[in-house]
Amino acid sequence: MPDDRDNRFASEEGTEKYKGIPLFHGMSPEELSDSLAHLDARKRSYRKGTFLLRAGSTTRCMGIVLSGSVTIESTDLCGNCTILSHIGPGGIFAETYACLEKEVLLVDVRANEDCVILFLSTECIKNQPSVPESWQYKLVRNLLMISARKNLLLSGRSFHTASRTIRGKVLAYLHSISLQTRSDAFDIPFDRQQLADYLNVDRTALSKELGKMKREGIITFRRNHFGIRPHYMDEIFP
Amino acid sequence: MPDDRDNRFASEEGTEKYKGIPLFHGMSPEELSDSLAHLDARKRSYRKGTFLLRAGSTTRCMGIVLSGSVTIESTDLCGNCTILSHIGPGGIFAETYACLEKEVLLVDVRANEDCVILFLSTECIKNQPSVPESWQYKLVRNLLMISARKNLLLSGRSFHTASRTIRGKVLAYLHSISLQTRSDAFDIPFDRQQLADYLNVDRTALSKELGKMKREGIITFRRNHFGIRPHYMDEIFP
DNA sequence: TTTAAAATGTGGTAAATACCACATACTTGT
DNA sequence: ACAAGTATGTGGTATTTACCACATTTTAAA
Repeated sequence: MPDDRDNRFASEEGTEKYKGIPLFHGMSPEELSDSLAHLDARKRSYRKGTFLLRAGSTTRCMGIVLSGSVTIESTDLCGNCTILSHIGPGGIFAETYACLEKEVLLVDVRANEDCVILFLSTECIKNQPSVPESWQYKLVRNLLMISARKNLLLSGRSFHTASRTIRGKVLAYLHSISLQTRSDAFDIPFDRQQLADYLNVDRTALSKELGKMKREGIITFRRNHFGIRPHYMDEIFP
Repeated sequence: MPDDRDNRFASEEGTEKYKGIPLFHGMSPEELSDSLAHLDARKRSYRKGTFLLRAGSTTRCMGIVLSGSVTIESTDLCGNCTILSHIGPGGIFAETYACLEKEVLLVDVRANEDCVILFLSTECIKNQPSVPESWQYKLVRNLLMISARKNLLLSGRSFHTASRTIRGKVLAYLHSISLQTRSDAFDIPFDRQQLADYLNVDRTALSKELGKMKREGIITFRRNHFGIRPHYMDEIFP
C-alpha cells in the first residue's frame, strides 16, 4: 500500500471548495454537508503512478478528483496499455461501477500525478427511502445528468467508429457535427492526430483519405474547419 | 402525420400492466399513478415503418414501448442505414436526449412493427423541488440505473472495438469476459456473425483470425465456448 | 434416418490500411 | 525576419482485411 492516508471527512470543514463540482451542482451548503456526511466521504492522497482502482476488482465508491489528475487505463492480454481518458480537478470516475451492483472494473485508474481524491460511497442511493431528502434527490439527479452526458459521448463515438472504412468513419463523424450545428460548415474540436485517435485510425491514412474526398468534391477543409457538400446523398441516390 | 392518436393518460386507468417496466421499478401503485400524472404521460400508436423521432430534431420526451417494437437507426451521408438497436416491450428510448437540454438526435427511431408507445415528458425532473416526492426520487434513481447500465455496455464496446486489428479486438473482448467471469474459460453470448457485428469486422475474417490464434495456442474455442491461455502476457513479456 | 437449413471454416484476390520516411505548411518565440 | 518546433500532407510498401465462392460441420425438421 502506498502512502495514502484515510481521512474521515469532517463535516465542520468548509464546503466552499466543493461548489464547482458538477456532482454537487445546485446544492445549498446544508445539502452539501448532508451529502458528504451520508456518503461516508473520505479523502485520500496518492503519489504519481500508483493505482487507485484495478481492473478485475469491484468498488462501491466513486471518486472525485480534488487536485492533481488521474488516467483511466486499459491493459490488454498482450500488455499493451491504452489511456482511455484523463480526469482533472472536479472530475468524477468509477461512478458507473459504483452505481451498479458488483460490476467488475474493466479498466485501471491510476494517478497521473500526485493527487487528492474524495471517495464517496453509493450505499445511500441504493436503498429506497420512503421520504427522500432533498440532498439525496439532487445528488441522484446530478449523477443522472453526468451519466446521460457520458452516454451521449460514448454512443456518438461508438457510432462514428462503426464503419469499416476511414471514409465511412469520417462521414459519420462529420454528419453528426452537421446535425448538431445545423450547418454544412463548421469547426471540429480535434486536430488531425486527435481525430485519428478518436476514429481509431492512422493519422497519415486519415490525411490521405481526407485529401481524396476533397478531390472528389465531397468535402472541403482547411485545418480544422470542414464543409460537407449539402444533399450529398441525394446526388448518389437520385 | 400518420394515423397515431394522442391519448392523454387517464390516471384512473389500471397501473398493473406497468409493473414490469424497469423505469417504474420499486414503485407503489400510488407512486406509479403520481409519476404518470406528473410526467404528462401520453399513449400513441404507430404503424410499422413510420418514424417516431427523426435525426436532427430534439425531444423533451422519452418513450416506453408498451407493445410492438422499435428500431434505433442511423443513416449516413451516403444513405446507408444501420440498425443500432432493437427495443421491445418495456424498453425505453431517447431517455438520454430527453434528460439533457436541447441535444440533437443523431439517430432515427422507427416502428419495427405496429406499436404503442408511452411518451413521458422529463420536464418535472429538470426543476429542483425543495421537497422531492418519493415518486420523483425513485423515477430519477431508476433512470440513473438504466443510464449507468447502458453506459457500461457502451464503454465496453467502445473499448473492444478500439484496436485496429481483429486479433486485438478479440483479445480485448475475451479479456473483459474473463475479468467478469473471473475465469479462463467461459461461454460468450454471441455466435460468430453476432460477434463479428459487435466487433465491427467481417465474419469470415474473424473465423480465420480465430483459427490462427488457436493454432498459435493463444486461445481455444468450440462453438461459443472460449478459453484463453492464462498469463499469456507474462509469456510474451517475460 | 434423411433432408434441409443454418452456422462455421477456408482459399484466393482485390482493396484498404498501417507504417515508415520525408516533404511541406503553419505557428510560435526571439 | 528568422529559426525551431509543431501540424499536416504524400509516396511507397508490407500487412491486414473485406469480399466472394464454396467446403465442412452442426442443428433442426420431416
